[in-house]
Amino acid sequence: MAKRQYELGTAELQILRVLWSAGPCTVRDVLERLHEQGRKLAYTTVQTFLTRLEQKGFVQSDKTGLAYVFEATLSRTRLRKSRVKSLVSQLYDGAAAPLVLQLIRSEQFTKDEIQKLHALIDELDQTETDSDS
Amino acid sequence: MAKRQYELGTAELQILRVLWSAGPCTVRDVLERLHEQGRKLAYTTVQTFLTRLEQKGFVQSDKTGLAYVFEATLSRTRLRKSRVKSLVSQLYDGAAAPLVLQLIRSEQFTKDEIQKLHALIDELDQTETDSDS
DNA sequence: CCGCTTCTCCTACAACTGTCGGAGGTATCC
DNA sequence: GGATACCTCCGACAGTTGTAGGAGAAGCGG
Repeated sequence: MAKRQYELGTAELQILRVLWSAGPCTVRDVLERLHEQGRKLAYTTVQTFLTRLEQKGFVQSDKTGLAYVFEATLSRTRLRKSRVKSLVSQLYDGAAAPLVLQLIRSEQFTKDEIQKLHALIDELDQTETDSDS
Repeated sequence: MAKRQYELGTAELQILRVLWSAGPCTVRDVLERLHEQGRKLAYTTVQTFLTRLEQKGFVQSDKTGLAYVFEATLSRTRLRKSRVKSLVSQLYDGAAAPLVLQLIRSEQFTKDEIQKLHALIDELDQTETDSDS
């Protein structure tokens, strides 16, 4: 009885990312994308990852033509949420605000992004004030 | 030639977190903290983690009294930065703004936090406008 | 001094992850 | 129809992580 909870390794995540950006892929498609990115892996390595991802329930496959076509079932949005949640709980004591502050302080944003942020914050401010009175 | 880059497992991170919150600790200190948190581990398990963390360079130990005292050398701030960086690069294509937006949209903040955010954004807005003109 | 508690050191082991090779099927191209 | 090119399936292996037990040193209460 050691580990039981399936996680995503970084290499597996890289495969998933290909599926997100390229849509349904065969093993070879994924392999080629990875090669384009400078990531050299053997064909069977990619195949292993895809199989394991399927076992973990993060992708699904269909054999319509000659080869299996794999597609992500775990969406990037879902993974984002889950990763952010565990980041916040593990390193920020569950409080998201310090993370937001850190991000804003340390990252460069474009004017557009700042605009959006501004709008959002104003909105927050508004609702908060409302609900408070 | 498989993996080479040392990472922090979640269990190891939990140990580190104890060190951050409690300061320098012996194996037993850590064990007790974990027990208080409802985390049941054997004494030697904790010891193994501490040893491994030391090998990875994330903690250091001194034997001043009877037992070794372990102290984190990796700060929470540093780890936060590194984790956030890899989160952003792996799941947000390197752009922090969408993460900020996501956080703001999905999290509840206190008035104080909103205040701070507001101030910060205003500041950003300012500098951005300045440097732009 | 003797046993009990506590520490350290070493070893172990199962599950998970990264990485691949070989065996064997099928389609394809002269 | 045999060589060529792919594809799938299965097994393998080393390194990492989670978890712990046993052997042996060292201090403490009686």
